This record gives sequence, C-alpha cells and structure tokens, in this order.
Amino acid sequence: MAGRQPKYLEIARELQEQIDRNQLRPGDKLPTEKELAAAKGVSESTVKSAISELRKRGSVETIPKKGSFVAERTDPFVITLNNVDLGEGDGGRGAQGGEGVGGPTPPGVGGGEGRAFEAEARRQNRDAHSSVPKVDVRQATEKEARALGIPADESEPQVVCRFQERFVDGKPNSLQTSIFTLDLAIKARRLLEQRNIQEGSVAYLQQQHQLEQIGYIDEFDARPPTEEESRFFGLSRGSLAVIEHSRTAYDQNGKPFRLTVTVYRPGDNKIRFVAGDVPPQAITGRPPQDHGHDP
Amino acid sequence: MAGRQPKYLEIARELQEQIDRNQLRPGDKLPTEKELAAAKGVSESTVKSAISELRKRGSVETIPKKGSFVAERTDPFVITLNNVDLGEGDGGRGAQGGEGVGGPTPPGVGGGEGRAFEAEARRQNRDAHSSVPKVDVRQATEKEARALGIPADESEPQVVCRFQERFVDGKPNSLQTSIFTLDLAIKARRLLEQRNIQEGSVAYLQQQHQLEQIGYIDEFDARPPTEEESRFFGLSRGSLAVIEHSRTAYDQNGKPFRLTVTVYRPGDNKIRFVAGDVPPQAITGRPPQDHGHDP
DNA sequence: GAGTGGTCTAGACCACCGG
DNA sequence: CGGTGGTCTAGACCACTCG
Repeated sequence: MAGRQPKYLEIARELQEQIDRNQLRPGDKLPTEKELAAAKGVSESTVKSAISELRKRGSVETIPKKGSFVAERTDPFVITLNNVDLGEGDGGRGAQGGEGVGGPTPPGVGGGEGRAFEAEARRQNRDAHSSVPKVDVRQATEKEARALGIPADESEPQVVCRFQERFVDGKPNSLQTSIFTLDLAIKARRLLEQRNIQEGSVAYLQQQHQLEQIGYIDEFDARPPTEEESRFFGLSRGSLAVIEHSRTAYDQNGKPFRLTVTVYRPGDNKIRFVAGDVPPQAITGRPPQDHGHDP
Repeated sequence: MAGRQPKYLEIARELQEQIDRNQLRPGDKLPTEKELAAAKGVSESTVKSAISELRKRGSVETIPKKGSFVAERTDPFVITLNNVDLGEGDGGRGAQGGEGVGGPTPPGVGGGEGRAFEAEARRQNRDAHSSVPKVDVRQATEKEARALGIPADESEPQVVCRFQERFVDGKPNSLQTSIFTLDLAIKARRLLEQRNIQEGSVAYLQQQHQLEQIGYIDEFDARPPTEEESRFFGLSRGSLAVIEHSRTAYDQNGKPFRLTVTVYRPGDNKIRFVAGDVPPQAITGRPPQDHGHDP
C-alpha cells in the first residue's frame, strides 16, 4: 500500500501484526529464520533484518542458537524519582517538608542509592533486591569530573564507584553506579567498603559527616547498551536502547558530592516524576482494570 | 585482545577510535563502504554492519547516496522540565509556592506546550521556534484513553491532538503532541484552532475555563523512531533511539485533562529535573570552560 | 554517467544448544 | 548429533545525487 516498502520492513510489519492480534502470544517461539525465509519467499538475510527490526522495538527477543520469542509483557515497575524527602530528618530546607512532592505520596526514604528503589518496591508489593556493591577506585571520566565539580587542572582525579545490580521480582531491573570523589570517601570510609550502607549513603553522609543533600539535578539520556548491560538485561545484540538517568546531588555548600547513574531497560520500567497534587491512584500506577479486555 | 570480537565490531571500534582521536573530525566524510571494505579486507556487508553500529551510537550519520559523516557535536539544549510554577497565579496549592523547584530557578512560565520551551531558549540565548500547530481529531489510542481517564466502556472516544515541530537554532529539536478530550476542546474552542495559543494552553484553560493545572506526572521512555520522526530529525534508518517524555496534567478536581508527549533526539538535549537548592550555575548548564582542552 | 548507500540473494562456516 | 542464530562473503540491482 502506498509506495512500496522494503521487504524486510514488510515482513517485520506482518510479524508485528500477528503479535498485536495475539496470533503469536508472549513467550511463543517464532518460526526459524529458515522457515520464515521459505514461507515469505525471501532469503534468510532478509528475514534476519526483519527480526532485527522487531528486536529494536522490543517486540521479540532472540536467544542465539535457540530462536526468537515474542517478548513477555511484564507489568512495568513504577519508579518515582522525586519520591523522596531531601535529606531524611529534614535538614536544610526547614518547613517545606515533602519538597514539592508532598501531596499524597508517602515521603520519607533517605534518597540516594538503593533505598528509594526498595521503598518503591515495597509500596507496590514487589520484591526488590540489590547485589552487594562492587567498589572500584579509578580515574574519573571527563563527564564524572565535570559533574562532581573537580577542577580541570587536577591531573588524574580519582573517584570511588559503588556499583550495584538491582532486581525486581527476581528479574534484572537496573544497574546503578554511585560515584564520589576519593577525597570524600577517605573521610567517609564506609563508602569504600564493599557492603551495603543500610541507612543509605545520604543518611550516612549526613549523620556521620555533616554532609547534607539539599538538592539534585536529574538528567536523562538514551543510548545503546554496553556489552555488560546487554548481558545483565539479557538483551541480544542489536536490541533496543537503554535509558540512562544521572543524578547529581548537591550539599549544603552548593557543591556536588555524588553522581549516581542508573541504567534502565525501557518497557520494564515507568520512570516518573510527580509534581503538585496528583490523585493517589494515579501515582500508584496500574489502574485496576487495564489490559483486561483482550485475553 | 581477549576473546576475539566479530570483525564488524572490530571495524566499528577502529573507526570510533579514529573519531575519538580526532583523526576523523566532526563533519568529515568517512571513506566509502567500498573503500573501507577494500582497506580492511572484508566484504562490503561487513562494513555496512560496522557503520550501522556507529549510527546506533550516534557517532556517525549516514545520508543515503552521499556517504557517512562523523556527527557534529552540537552543544546540547538544556531543557528543565520542572522549571515551572504550576498553574501560574498559584492556584490550588497555597503557601508552598515554588513547588519543590523554588530555589534559584526562575519560576514563571505557565506550563504546558511550547511556552516552557521558548522560555528555556531565551534564558540560554538560543533561538527557538515552533511550527504552527497541526490539529487533528481522531480516536484515542488505548494509552491516551488511559492517561486522560476516559472510561474503558466509552466506545471510540475522540481526542484532539495539537502537534508541533520545534526547532532550536534552526535545527529540528523535538516533536510535541498535546492531547485533550474532544469534550473539553468543544468547550474550550481555541484548542481546536490551528493557531498558537499565545498565553499557553494552561493559562488559556485557567483564565477562560476555570481549569487549573495543579499537578502532573512525567514519564520517560526510549524507543526507536517512527518514520516521521526519522524524517524530522534527519536520522537514517537504524539510527539511534529517541526519548519520549509524557506529561499527564491534572486539574483541581484531580482529573487528568491533558497528555503531552514530546519526542527528543538523544545527544542534542539535556533533559532535566531540578529539585531543592542547586547552585544557579549548575542549572544554566554549560560550565564556562568545558571541552576547551582538546581543540 | 559515475558514485553511493539501500536492499537483496544464495550461499557458507561457526559456536553453541538441546536431545 | 542436528538445529539454530551470528557472522561473513561476493556478488547483484536499484534509486538517488552530483558534477
């Protein structure tokens, strides 16, 4: 119809329609590439292109040497990124409390690292856990140095990276790296220990080191996954992009002291910000009845 | 090194290194695929795979029948999405004022559609403009119906879409669609007119129709571009993903009345949220000295 | 008309998976 | 072991751009 498309896109469209019409159900195995090539009367390479297109959209997942499968629709994990009271016991800001989130959202959660994540999971009755942090000391990348306000003239600035894998309901959910200057970590030694900071790094830094998180800037980007990310998320090569969320946290002197980079797989997560008064049921996500009409 | 990689990734890596080392500069044309194939001693298809890899990362752009070019690094447009005073004259919330953004960020901007965008541009001394809105009436998609709180039993719910192309410094920046129920648009007729709403749709709805935006929920996703998006952004097929930002706005009765979906091309934009007290120079983006040391 | 990338073919070999 | 997808080859034709 209307100006022919390349065959591979045509085939991708046909397969997508079968998925949409539930002729191919989540978890089903697609015909093998050979079979599809024969069925559509094209070469195998053309079929490969078509399937690669579906992979990019997240409609199918391919497991090498096994086959391509219609993606399961997990119901997404809702993570509300500003669902936090900046700095726990209400340090710097005084009366405002909920900090522009206030409203119906339960505040609390000491910000930073894994804590907000686990609180979200509890609220949604989902099981979340994080791996033990892997701690790394290395030279700051340019981006990290800039974010942490390390002067450009400092040669080989060292940073501490705390890296965690995070799971929801047993499935890989996100990868998080928190980065501090080595100078800070030497004063706040637990940042260097390969062990969870139970109360959260923000609370730890506040209580033990008078470092208050009084604000942060969040930034978003999308990019293709690294190999490590592909492995963790179980993506095959040429799959969809990941979402990168960077949070730079500022202390009471207006200096950045932490950079947290979290990488999500799209589709499995609803990454949210809430502002003002929003009805509670909108915040919890998952309207009660949703995809209940086509079985 | 360490467990051989496929040739096409190897070649992609080599090219990427040349780009990183500035042996290939932004705007430069890569050798043709034939030339590369000959130079690397591989087939043309392998070279195509390699270049496709670089396209996904945004390192190169390919213009069909002309060649592949090292991507220009535009300095990114910083758009701060919560840089707004909800509902202008401070309607529903009362005393809290700046709404969790307060701090040093200039408030103002009546929220919604193109207004925040143009205000951002002014602040950054950049030229922003939007196309005249294209207005469409059509049946709501499932997602739209859900977001706007249209009951599932309503058959063929109609919505009004206001679609705009947005440019920064003359270059395509983002595509924005604002969606309202047809019921609302019939009462608030200017939503149906193919003409900019100068004061912003939020202000219009408040002043003329007592509809106050007292909160919103933002959501992020990443996905491959549609054909239309590829055309607008000048992406070739198999290029990188786009970022989708959805904002659902709620009125004083806690009911959603607008869904705005904005699609950005990654790399060209820094999509931000600011919370709490953050030093002003961090907010304006672009630290004065930045990539000034490798010319 | 020459050059270019987009699409496509018809194969091939490999590594890994499962039985 | 046979089946699978990943990689790769050595071509081909087309549509488009450019000089």
